[in-house]
Amino acid sequence: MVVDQLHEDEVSRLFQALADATRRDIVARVLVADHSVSRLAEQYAMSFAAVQKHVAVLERASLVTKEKRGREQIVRGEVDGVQTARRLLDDYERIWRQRVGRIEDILAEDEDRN
Amino acid sequence: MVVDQLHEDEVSRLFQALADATRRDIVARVLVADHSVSRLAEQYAMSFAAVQKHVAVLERASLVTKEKRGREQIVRGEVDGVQTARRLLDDYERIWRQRVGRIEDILAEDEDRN
DNA sequence: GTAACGTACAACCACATGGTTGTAGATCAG
DNA sequence: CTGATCTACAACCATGTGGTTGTACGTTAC
Repeated sequence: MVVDQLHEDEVSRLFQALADATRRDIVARVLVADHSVSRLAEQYAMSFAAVQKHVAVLERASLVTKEKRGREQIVRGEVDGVQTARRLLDDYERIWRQRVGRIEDILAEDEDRN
Repeated sequence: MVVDQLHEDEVSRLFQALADATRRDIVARVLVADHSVSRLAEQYAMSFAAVQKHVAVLERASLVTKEKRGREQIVRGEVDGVQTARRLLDDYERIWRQRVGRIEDILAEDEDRN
């Protein structure tokens, strides 16, 4: 199971990072194309420092990376982080399906008895 | 895109709910089989009230439902919430792949010129 | 009826989070 | 060199979060 391969804290940081609309929007933007932090900041009705903090949260969650280019800091989306989160949710769905499978087995056994 | 079909707040509540190791463990348990709140509380090194709060967070995020049975409250995992979150991440992956596709197109054009 | 059980909820606390402003250091343009 | 730009970071503030304890109330068992 994918879950076991990760430390719980990393997973928590991942979902925590995704639990904010502004940050999700940033992720969507930088997955499409790289943006400097100040370019990103132009998009939102909040201070540059606030956007800077959001980017930092995303970076700690491995959802984006930053790269210095001259005086700018270029933010790039990291699809690996997104995939990690998606696989975790796949695990939950698999757990659930196994349960449904067991229930159907039980029903099938009842069926046999009739 | 699935993202558009949901209010941002719901999505935030979803990921927020998943951003805690105890809550993720509760989700995993109740996806396998129903548990009463007090049964769940036995599993963790924290008070009953704390577990109760975690369940409430999961309920608001539509990741579990509660059903009264006598004096007990039975918690059941709701796979729909999990699937919603997974589909959102699928959207991000799709966005990213489109970008990669465009980059490859550009590289292909350069190739043509050589 | 009474005691134990399962739950709900309020009050409280420490700390994290999301925002602000302000200051300072690099880097680029002219 | 100077000024504008981009970033980093500290300090601060309001609010949210994750935990606690205490109290109250319906339900079950005896």
